[in-house]
Amino acid sequence: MNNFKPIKQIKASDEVFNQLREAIFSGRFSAGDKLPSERELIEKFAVSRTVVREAIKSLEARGLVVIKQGATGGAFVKEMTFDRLSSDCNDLFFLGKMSFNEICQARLHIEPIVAGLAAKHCTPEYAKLLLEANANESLTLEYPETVMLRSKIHYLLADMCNNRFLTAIDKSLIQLVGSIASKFQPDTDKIHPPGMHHSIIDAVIAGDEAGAEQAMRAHLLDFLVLLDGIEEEYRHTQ
Amino acid sequence: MNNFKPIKQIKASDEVFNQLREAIFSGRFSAGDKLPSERELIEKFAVSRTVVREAIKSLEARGLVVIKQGATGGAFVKEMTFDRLSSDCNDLFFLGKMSFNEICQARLHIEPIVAGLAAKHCTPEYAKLLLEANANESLTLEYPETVMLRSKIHYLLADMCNNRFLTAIDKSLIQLVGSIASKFQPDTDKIHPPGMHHSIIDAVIAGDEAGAEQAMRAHLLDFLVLLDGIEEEYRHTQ
DNA sequence: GAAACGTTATATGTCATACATTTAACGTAT
DNA sequence: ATACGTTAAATGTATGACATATAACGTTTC
Repeated sequence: MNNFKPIKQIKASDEVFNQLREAIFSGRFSAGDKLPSERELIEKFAVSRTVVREAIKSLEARGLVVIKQGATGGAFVKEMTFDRLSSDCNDLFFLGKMSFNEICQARLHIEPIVAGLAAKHCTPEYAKLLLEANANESLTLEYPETVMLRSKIHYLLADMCNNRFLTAIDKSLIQLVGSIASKFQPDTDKIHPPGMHHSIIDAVIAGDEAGAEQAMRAHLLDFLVLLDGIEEEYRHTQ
Repeated sequence: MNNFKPIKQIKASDEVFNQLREAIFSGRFSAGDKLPSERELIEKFAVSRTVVREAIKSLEARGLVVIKQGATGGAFVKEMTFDRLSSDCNDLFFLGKMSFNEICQARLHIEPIVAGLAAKHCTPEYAKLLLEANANESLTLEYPETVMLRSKIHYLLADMCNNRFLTAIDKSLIQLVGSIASKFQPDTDKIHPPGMHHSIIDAVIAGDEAGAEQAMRAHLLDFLVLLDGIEEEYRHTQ
């Protein structure tokens, strides 16, 4: 007699949300497509406008659609990017769920792998971009431009690793360290003098997987050690 | 004369959303706390109930609060977990932004590192849990219980690595492979016979970092090779 | 003809009100 | 003390009205 399952009183707005979400996931609506207008959804789901609107709002908050007003407006399926992962990582850090140290350690483990993969997949085009970025590092600008220039190489390598998941989390980590550095604003030339990336780039362009890994690890140890203690200072000053 | 900035017509509901979000991030409301009721928020923000509700709905969709109905109901600040990253990874996969192969490759690179760290930080308590989980693997149940049992060890190791970021992404990957396997439902005893984890566990408990890395890498190569081709079949059958 | 301007149509955004539903807590009768 | 009904406080849904944003179309004006 105890086999009865609880009757889950699912909220109408959640049900609409789920159905729309599934429709998107199934490919019935793909990036750029417009979902039916509120009026149409009201008819098809036979619910009130309140319900439809809350469902669409949820889709928007989840990053699945963007809502545009006006005559040609509506809810358009968003091109899903990996930015969400980055923004979530930001949230987690600022909610104190990750320490700066953990982020640095994670970079220390992941980025050498990425550098190795980048060496494996290096093309002449990427080699050119790497050399360009390296040349630009000597410029010293204001925050946050400096941070951007100095981390450009890291972003490039992330793009080169040929694995979108690794690209995404690596970029998240780089961006997070960068944004913290921007707030803290240490003397960039001290903690990250230009030219630190030479050996990495050489190995990557040469296609030397192990060498790239090694060089990246050494670089991060240099760099991150210098940043040690930055978190406490940051958490104090904010 | 061209210095005028565009006047961004921010939507009221977004504004409320942002203020509540900031309040949570700043710690004014922490996990478990109840946000003011709709009635109170209406007064404080001087907006309609529609606006307040849509803002709260967005918070819920973003995973920042859970909404409970009833007399003692309301919007309660959620303990921010790393589940968000997992759910994002799910979205990305199902939207075709990541291939199964990429996920497997990422696991192949990350999990050995995690195993190594687990070996470094292994405690007697964790050792006990590992042995228990290992003993339970021989049971064969239905999907998705079997998958849960067979991946238990992996989850444990993820918890042991002492780096919440790595824990999170590792679990995301494990969970993703698991959920895909659950849909595809191959013969578990074939692709993942019990006992595959012995050498890993031995190395971890012995505190042998390099050995654990090595063993995990070998295990994943065995396991993931067997899963090769699963994605195409999956993408066909659904 | 084309640029400027007003009009219109079609979306979404907001407000207000009423009622439904869920849920805990309290009181009361058995 | 248990069972039951009542009440109160919250969220959930429905509906109608109006506000606003935006593109497209027409119309005037030069």
